[in-house]
Amino acid sequence: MLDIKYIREHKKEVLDNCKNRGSKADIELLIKLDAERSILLGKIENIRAGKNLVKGKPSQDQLEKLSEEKSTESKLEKELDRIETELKEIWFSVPNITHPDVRISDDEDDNPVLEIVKEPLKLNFVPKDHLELAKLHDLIDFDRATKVSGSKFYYLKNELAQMEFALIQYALDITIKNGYTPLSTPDLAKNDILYGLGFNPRGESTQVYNISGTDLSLIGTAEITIGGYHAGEVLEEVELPKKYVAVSHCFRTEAGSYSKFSKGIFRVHQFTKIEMFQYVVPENAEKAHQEILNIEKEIFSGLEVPYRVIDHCTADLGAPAIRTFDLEAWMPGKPNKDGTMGDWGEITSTSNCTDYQSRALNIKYKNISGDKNFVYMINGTAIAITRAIIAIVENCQQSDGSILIPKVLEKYMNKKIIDRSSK
RNA sequence: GGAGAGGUGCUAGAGCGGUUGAAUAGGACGGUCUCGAACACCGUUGUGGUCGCAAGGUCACCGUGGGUUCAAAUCCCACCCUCUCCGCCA
Repeated sequence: MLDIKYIREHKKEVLDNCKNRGSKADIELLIKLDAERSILLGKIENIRAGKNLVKGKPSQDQLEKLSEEKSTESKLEKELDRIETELKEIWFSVPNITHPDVRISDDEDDNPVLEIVKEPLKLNFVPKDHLELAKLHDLIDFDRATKVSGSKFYYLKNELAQMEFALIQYALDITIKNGYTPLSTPDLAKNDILYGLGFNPRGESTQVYNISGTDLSLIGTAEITIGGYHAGEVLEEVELPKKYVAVSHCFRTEAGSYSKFSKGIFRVHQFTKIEMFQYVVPENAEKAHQEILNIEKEIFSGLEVPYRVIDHCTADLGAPAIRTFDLEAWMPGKPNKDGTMGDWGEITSTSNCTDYQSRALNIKYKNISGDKNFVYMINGTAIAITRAIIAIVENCQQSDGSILIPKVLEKYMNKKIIDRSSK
């Protein structure tokens, strides 16, 4: 959430920002409600102050007066409650301000390409997509997953089942080397934590699975559990930055997102992800964001996958982020919108969320002189297993249909090639 | 899952309807003493909101959320968490 004081004092900026981001948050109403709330609160506090003046047992006269005041007070309190509920709903939906370097666009696909780190390979054969390759080598079982769990679930099998753990190890090795503390987190979290991080577990178009009869939801990303890790705490400035890398399962309802552009394991209800996260002082946020991006690049350069870096435009930016960079891998088997085969597909995403989440979760840091401020929070994908697997198998396939295992994974898998087709 | 105990400030720990934002002890900070330190002694020390240029005023907060009452840390209800024992299990 944004600072309400900031919204009050920078109405024009906030309005413009909402417009740029395609947010429908009703700022005018928000400000009106906020003013009403403040007046009402003043009235209630006055009544309370009056009541507090009476010490000890009141006389009969006072009793009558007090009881009268009580009924006014409770009436006002009810009104306040109503206003605050409405206020909060809008307040939580106001997006973070936007980094000045972000492209302003109302087209979700209008994301500037910052660099193409590795160009797509020129293949002298027609590449197969990951579904065909998986079938050829018995690497993914969709039919039985559908039987057991429903559509958009999958079993990874044989080398791909191994590759999941190889990728986890590989990502952990690199992030730990870079100073990140490894965590294996819960896969469920309280809805309050989800709200705090800017996810709405209840909304109509929610991407989140709720556990009925509880106030828990399955996490869509370990960002939830790492971001919630220090909720309500005051961190010492000298301890910052705090860097974590977490392994978790991620669950997404993916409501209404069937399409030929997301076939196979590109968009699924459950996948494993290794997520990086930093708690930093404000002045180091951009540096930390860049650092996470660099680690993502280190990871995917090692995996020998062609990829590029894009910078989200305003229309594509999530509410908590002021800026987001994605790595997009070249996926030779992914259909392109122009009808040809091969397209870029998102494999990682890193966001600078400043104090948008820490304000809601009440995470502060204290400097040496004792001043407290909200920490800035930066998140980024190390590896999302399913997406990484698509990029690897589709790019590492050979003309004979075999798949070369990236060198960096060989030691974790004890093999160099996937080739079950001839057997 | 069952039975019992309990959740109070940085910590330990009192309070169990009104003058308690909270005794007391410890810690931390400042001071006296000392060549310096320890000891001893004196003092200060929660968070958030709001009004105010400021001094200061004011409201809220004793696990969370409701309720009773003129008044709740104190009474009632629900939930959460911790500990001990039993059960069950990876």
